[in-house]
Amino acid sequence: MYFCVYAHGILQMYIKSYVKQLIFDENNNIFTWVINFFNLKISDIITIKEIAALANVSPGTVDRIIHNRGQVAQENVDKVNAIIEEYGYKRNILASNLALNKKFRIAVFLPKYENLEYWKSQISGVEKAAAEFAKFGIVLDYFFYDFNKESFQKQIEKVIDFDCDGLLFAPIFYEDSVRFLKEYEKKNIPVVMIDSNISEENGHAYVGQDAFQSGYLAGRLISFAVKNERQVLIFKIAREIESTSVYLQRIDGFYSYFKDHDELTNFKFSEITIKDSGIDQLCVEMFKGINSIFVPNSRAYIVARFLEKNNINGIRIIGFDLLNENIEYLNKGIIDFLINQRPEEQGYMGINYLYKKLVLQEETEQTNYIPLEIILKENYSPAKVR
Amino acid sequence: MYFCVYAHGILQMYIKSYVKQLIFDENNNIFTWVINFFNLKISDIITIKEIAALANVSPGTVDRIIHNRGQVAQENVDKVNAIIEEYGYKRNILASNLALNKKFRIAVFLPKYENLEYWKSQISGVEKAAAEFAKFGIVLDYFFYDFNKESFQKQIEKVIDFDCDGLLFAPIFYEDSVRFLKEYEKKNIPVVMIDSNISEENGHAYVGQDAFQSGYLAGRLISFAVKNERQVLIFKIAREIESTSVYLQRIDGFYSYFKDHDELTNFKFSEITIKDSGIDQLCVEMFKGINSIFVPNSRAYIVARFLEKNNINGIRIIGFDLLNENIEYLNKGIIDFLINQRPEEQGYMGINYLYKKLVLQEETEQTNYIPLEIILKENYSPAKVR
DNA sequence: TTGAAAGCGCTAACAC
DNA sequence: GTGTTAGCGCTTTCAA
Repeated sequence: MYFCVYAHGILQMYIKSYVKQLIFDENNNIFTWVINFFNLKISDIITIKEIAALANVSPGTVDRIIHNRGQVAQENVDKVNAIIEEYGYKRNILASNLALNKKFRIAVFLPKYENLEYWKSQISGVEKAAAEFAKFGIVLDYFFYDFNKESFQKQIEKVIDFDCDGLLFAPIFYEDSVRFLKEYEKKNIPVVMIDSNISEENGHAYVGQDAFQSGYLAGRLISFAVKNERQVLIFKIAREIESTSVYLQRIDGFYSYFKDHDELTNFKFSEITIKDSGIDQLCVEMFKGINSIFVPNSRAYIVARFLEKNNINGIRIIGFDLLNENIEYLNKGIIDFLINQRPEEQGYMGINYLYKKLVLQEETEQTNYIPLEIILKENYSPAKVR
Repeated sequence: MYFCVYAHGILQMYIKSYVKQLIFDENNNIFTWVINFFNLKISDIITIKEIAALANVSPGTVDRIIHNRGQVAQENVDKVNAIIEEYGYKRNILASNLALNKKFRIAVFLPKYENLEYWKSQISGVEKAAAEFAKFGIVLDYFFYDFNKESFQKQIEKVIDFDCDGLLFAPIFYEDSVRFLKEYEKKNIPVVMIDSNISEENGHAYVGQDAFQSGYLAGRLISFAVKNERQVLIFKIAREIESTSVYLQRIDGFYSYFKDHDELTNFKFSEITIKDSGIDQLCVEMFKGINSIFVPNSRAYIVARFLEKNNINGIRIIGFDLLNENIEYLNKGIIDFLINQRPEEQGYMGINYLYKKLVLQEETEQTNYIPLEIILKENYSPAKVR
């Protein structure tokens, strides 16, 4: 509790001894009167003007010191820093941003969201945050790419050329993303990645799930409360060009669960991979003898639809993401579990991170793991963004 | 996009036609120069001063109209409101709060958290929010009560006498809480309830779970993937004086799940109730023939501990809340599921609601249902507050 | 190297 | 009823 007094000597001591009452008793008592009369000030934090008064310099000098603008006598630097330290000065961000009267531009570099429910959700989280933080000067500029490398590479140019204060970025294509980030680091601008991470040690922030762990959890859900022999199928339905590593990490985690639990000897595994474009390759034989299916991306509904059409029952399916079609089969009881990645929250938290960094200039957690949310029919409710 | 111009005629038209370039090209081009020379202003939102100029009144008058302070000619009210409407005026909350230079006091009225892990988490969420919003003038005053009616009633007096701008409140004791809220409504101050809700129609905000639905989900988890006969035990370990209805709602939801699924004919139910103080009443006979146990509050660990000590295996347990002791038995595989209420998030969101209401004067969702989070050993990670 | 002062947009006290 | 003005705390320009 900081008590700033312009009064001196006995009056100062007198007032100081009553600070507690003054704080807890806001009625117009004698002390409040004294405060007002002498134009004293009770506040949690000291202001630049007060620091200036205490250090016998002008507010301008204090400001120069705070912002390391130089051109100040070392003597004053030390004096002011000591006061800042002692009184625990905190800059008033309301006043600061008001005076700065500045817009903070954020480049949002994501896949085009039309027809991609998951990315639509990400964007709605981003937009929610944009609306909320617009009053603090946050402005967004979007750079969308089609879900292929060529489009991605083309947009990279534009993003690099664009002048801004922060970047929100989904590194879908691994190698290109690594190169892009390397290049982008020259700008020395805060970057936050969503959906998938590039590496832990590049100093950039990440909002999203731990892909390995989500696969691990899927393993547990598949194994859950089953005593008899199980034939498990890992069903990969991938895009034409798929460089993203997320689903590989999930499969990795999935197998690891069974490796870690060698008491689960009754599980046998097989894998099938088909291209997104070749859904008609599905056939009944694929599911002969299968008890459980793990779909390591959002396309569980494709498997579910096929099983439904062909009247194949009793297979446990687990997948990712609350796409409408996935929910449909969850509600029908054909898909058993979905792991939700909370895309709206990811988008929101990504922008929120940059807001904290740019506007509040706060230090924030670098990695924000979105919880692995297990969704069943009974705990599904349509996503809300905060 | 609003473009405020003090210039007129041909110059105005000229500038207007170039607004787009001005926005996207921040280099010092001729148009920027024009803007500066005539002291024009490009901004998303009009200011009070500008409104005043457009309406031929003073800023003071505009302010009076915006705040409904009265004492303004109807003619001006209409004129100004029309301009506000047309240009989509939004008050600058940075400037507003800076000028107000006001503290927003929030009374936090919760159970004493010592020895109550769940409430400790709630408080840490509250404190997280307090730290974050302090810079906007949010100040908290705590009113804690012991977990009994007498203490609760005594604190009610203090809370009612306390002058503040908002209230965060956990209505543990139903009847007293209803009476208290009725009384408190006279103050006409925003109130947010956490943990448990009083009623949907009192206009107060709520942050917490849907207790009924959480029981319903527990039903599903108990029933999951089990074909054979099941004997289900609902184990209630209650406090000496327990007026809270949350666990009753959960039991309600639990039974409802089985009512809604009459195909589940192989489930039989029984109930046991013991007082918190009489844990030594537990005996092996209670668990004869039992396959599954539902503990509708945070005390699953008590059952788990007993089963472990007495070497009773193969019983599925489901409970609530990530207390350390619950987690211990979750990790040991004795507790199968825990439903997490995310207490930190509740505390945080409660304060966040009041911040939005008081500081930002934003309309916010009245009810914020915390997701029913299913926790297994594999997706447990220690709680983080945002 | 430093101080003075204007201004960010809004509020509220005061004068007319 | 209405306009004027002095802040709120910080930034930044300009002059010294």
